[in-house]
Amino acid sequence: MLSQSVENFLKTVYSLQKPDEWVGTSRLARALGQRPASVTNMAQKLAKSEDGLLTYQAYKGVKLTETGTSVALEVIRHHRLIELYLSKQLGVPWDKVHDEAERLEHVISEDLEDRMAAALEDPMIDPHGAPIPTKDGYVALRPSVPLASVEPGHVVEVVEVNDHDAQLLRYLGELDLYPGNRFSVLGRESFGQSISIERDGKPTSLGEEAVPHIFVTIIGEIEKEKDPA
Amino acid sequence: MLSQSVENFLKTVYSLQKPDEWVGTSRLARALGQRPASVTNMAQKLAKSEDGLLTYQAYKGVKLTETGTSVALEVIRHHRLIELYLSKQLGVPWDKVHDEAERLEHVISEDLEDRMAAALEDPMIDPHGAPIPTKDGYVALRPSVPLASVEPGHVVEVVEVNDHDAQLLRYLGELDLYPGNRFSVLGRESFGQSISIERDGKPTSLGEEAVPHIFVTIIGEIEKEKDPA
DNA sequence: TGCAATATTTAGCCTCGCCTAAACAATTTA
DNA sequence: TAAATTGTTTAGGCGAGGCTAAATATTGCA
Repeated sequence: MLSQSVENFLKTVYSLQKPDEWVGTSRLARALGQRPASVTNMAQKLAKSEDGLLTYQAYKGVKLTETGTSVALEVIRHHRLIELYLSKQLGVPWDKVHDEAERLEHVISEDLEDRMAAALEDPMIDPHGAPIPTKDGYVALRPSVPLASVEPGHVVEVVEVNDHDAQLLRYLGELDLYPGNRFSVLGRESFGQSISIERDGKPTSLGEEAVPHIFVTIIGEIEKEKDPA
Repeated sequence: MLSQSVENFLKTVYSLQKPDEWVGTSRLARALGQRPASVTNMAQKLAKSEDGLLTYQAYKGVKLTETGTSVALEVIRHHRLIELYLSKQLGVPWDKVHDEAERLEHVISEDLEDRMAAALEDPMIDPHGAPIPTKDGYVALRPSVPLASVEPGHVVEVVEVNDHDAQLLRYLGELDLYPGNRFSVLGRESFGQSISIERDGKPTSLGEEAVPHIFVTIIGEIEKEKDPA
């Protein structure tokens, strides 16, 4: 049985890792809310262990093995299934599900995982638009671009939003910017990342704390309606 | 935030404690699956702490304070709500819910507790017939007697069964001896605690591993049917 | 290219929660 | 009622999982 610390460690490495790159101890430490020295410690311990979850190279960082990757994916599957279950079956608001899942993900049995998945009819994405890995470790990536990169004049659909900041999620919820919903990108503010958008006829400005955490697909161009007068 | 170890400790003290009696370290150690020395350690630590969860007297044992009691009841409420939720909403078999709840009870939020309770319409008893404490710490005790003490010739209703032994629960499940169901006590075997019973017209013998873990209320006398021939 | 700034690791320490072995108190029994 | 048994506590230890401070490696810049 892997400890919760180890599960969190692997999950975090996975979330920071790009194909065939090392993940540095500082980045990991920041993401885990720990000190770099603690991360080095854990990295060395796991690399030496027989479990073969990851490899470690001094001053380079850490890289998950296949085994390590599938453990990470299992934890992430738990996390996202739980988020969706809480949201759909128990009405937990979407800005609260992350923290709850963060604790539950380590303690549910495989059986319970399966039952939740069945109750939700084998869902593919969680409440924030993130893909739920399948039991055999397949992750259905969907194309998306950062909202910040979209030129004004396009209609876009929300694909995924960052689930870590509850305040952000409440804000997006008020604007009805849930995954699957569409809005128009009207323009960029002169400074920073703020942009102006229109959803359901209501124009708003989207602050620069929010924009970097939103990912979208481009659906088409804004249709200019002829003024009927 | 209390640790899981502390929560388990308090829960276990509560379950062993009779009004105004000390709970000895050995009994506690047995119930917790730990060594007596470890229990003494934890008891002293908690008694010294400012939390005021329990009092400790050397060579006597431990006694919960009001605060300690309400923490214990909260954990037990979590446990039993989770058992019932898993059973009713997710179809987890009743011999599996205990172990699952044992881990989940420590990590659900108050909010989640409330939502589960609401989904179940504020239930009073768990799948094994144990009362679910209310949020303000009220435990609805229902009268019951050990099955072993029932004289042959009575019809009884299952009130509660011990939830710790999965194998026992599977056995009782096969016999359909769930809380609320009724059966007749036909007689006692000459040795040991075995008794013979009849449920739904089917007579069975109930082994001595099972009998001490079943609690019932007496409904009435067995009605002798006149043979219509 | 060499030095300063920055990042990483090493070394040592701490708490928690358990353990064992030995010392000691309480209880039972002869 | 004293000795033997049994139960409890004390003392010391260990692994997990974090921390800080100091040492060392790497990187960036003049």
